[in-house]
Amino acid sequence: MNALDQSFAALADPTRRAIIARLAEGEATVQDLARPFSISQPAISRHLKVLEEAGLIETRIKGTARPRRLKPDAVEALWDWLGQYRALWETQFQKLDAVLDGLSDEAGQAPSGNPERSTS
Amino acid sequence: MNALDQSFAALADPTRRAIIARLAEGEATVQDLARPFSISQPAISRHLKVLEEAGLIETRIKGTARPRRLKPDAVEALWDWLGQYRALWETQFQKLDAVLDGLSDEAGQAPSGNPERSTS
DNA sequence: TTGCTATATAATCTGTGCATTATATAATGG
DNA sequence: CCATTATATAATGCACAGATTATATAGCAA
Repeated sequence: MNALDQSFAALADPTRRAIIARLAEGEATVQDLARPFSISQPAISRHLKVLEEAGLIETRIKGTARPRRLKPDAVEALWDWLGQYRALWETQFQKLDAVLDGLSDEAGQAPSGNPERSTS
Repeated sequence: MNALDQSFAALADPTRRAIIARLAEGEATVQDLARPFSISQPAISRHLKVLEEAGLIETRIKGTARPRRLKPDAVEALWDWLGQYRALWETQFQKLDAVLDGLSDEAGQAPSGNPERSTS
């Protein structure tokens, strides 16, 4: 499981996204997190472990407590991956393909030797 | 399972991200996708179903083929969610918290070497 | 019709995720 | 040392993810 796998998988759980949202306001301990989520303490600890193994949060030690915080730069890889496709995702490339295919279907042939997509 | 759940979960699989990468170049059929990934055709169909149910891709019908393409605006919700926290994620808020706690801790005891370790 | 191609669906197996309760570990205070 | 607090880990059950093979459906073509 690579980093992107782990990051995306970690964020696929709504409880874990809620934990992220809470940590965006500042550090929180397991107790802090277990209370509002009405979920057992071991379950929270496990979610935190998943988030930490994904590199999204980090832990420090303060007495018996283990306050978690967002790990700087953790979201960059995700941001970059999405950003890489975001522009394409929104463009009309796909629609252009559809139009060309539609033309060649309905007209019986493609005009001037361009039957397939042109991506560049 | 809400939309973000499905989108993040869909992108947590490397095969599905590779499918997205391929579709960013243009439409592709199940055959087109099954070939380079050396994975069975039913497996590809299932991955495509997951991506489509997550709202990330869409299907059109062309004869017996069902070419898939990226669905416009599909990535916006993910982008927005990440963007919502991205700034905070990178800031020194967390470090400030740590420094303050560290000060109050160390005020009463001598730090022998490294008082705080991070778990892993 | 018959048959070929493209895709979807069913059945099945295996692994993993997420929850619980019970228990172990670690730091702190009396 | 002992008790308390904070957290982690173990054992377990259950549901779902992802792969395969086998089969069904749908369009096209001879």
